[in-house]
Amino acid sequence: MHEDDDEGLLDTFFAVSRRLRHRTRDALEPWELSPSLGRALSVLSRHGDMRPGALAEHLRIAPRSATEVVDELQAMNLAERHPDPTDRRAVLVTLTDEGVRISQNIHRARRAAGERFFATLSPDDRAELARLLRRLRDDA
Amino acid sequence: MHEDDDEGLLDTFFAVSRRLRHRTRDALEPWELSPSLGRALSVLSRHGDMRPGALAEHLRIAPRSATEVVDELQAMNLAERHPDPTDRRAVLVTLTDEGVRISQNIHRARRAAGERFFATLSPDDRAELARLLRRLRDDA
DNA sequence: CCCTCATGTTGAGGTAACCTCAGCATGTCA
DNA sequence: TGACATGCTGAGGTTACCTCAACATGAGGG
Repeated sequence: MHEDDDEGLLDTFFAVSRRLRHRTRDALEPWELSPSLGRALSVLSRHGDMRPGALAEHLRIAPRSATEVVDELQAMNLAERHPDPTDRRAVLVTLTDEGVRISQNIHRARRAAGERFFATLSPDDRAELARLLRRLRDDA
Repeated sequence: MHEDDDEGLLDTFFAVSRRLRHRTRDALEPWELSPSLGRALSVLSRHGDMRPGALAEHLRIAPRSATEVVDELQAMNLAERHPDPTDRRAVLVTLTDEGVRISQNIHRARRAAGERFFATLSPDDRAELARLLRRLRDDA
């Protein structure tokens, strides 16, 4: 039963994870952004202007793939490329005003979706869940 | 602070989820199977022989995509196609002996990875986590 | 100052895992 | 016996990645 519990835990965790992913995906649907662009936008908004290479690190993708992400953001007028004043090989990716605006809206929608999802639990249960998850996240 | 907690919960959850996904992916690496084939193998092993269409439903992919999954399993000698005796339009996908053997091994490895991951928590904490996750999974 | 090597970005081309649409064979039922 | 439904698959497309190599620029040693 010990093993059964752990296996159940694994599957239950993934089931919850899938539900949550669907909810937050729905949250950014109004802006017709793919999840991958949503993530990029959020990184840029949280960390400010950066080079494609740095964006790639944050997104954990190859540098070459960041080029494509930036291309798309640029095509949607959400970001721009500027020469990096400190290194003429490099490029700085900056959000446009529209990019900033949309990424704030997405942030809010995502937070709201999260709140709605976890609202099932009492405040105490949420605190407990947060504690357990932090342990699982931070442990070696 | 209320909202901050919920947002933190969301992000923490995804962070844990990513870690767990990596662990279980590593668990099926020894067999050089893609995650998608691993899932298919597991469905076939849990539910027995089925038509490609039914497999597609279980995997939540389009019927056409199940054809490809079955093609690959067949190419690796893990599954076979047989005519369905009850409907000559249909095909039954069955695991080969090797398919059964490998899917059992994967099941064990996955369970072990799950146990290792959640072993960070005390038995009480694991029970508590299971309770909270079930609520999140089952709630409307 | 130049030469070599490292770094940052991007073009070219590839892959995995999906998808839709159309076609064919077969089943069901009025 | 049509008329329509169902099951599978060929053809071809998409997304989000990848590697490899080219090209420009930077930085340090002789």
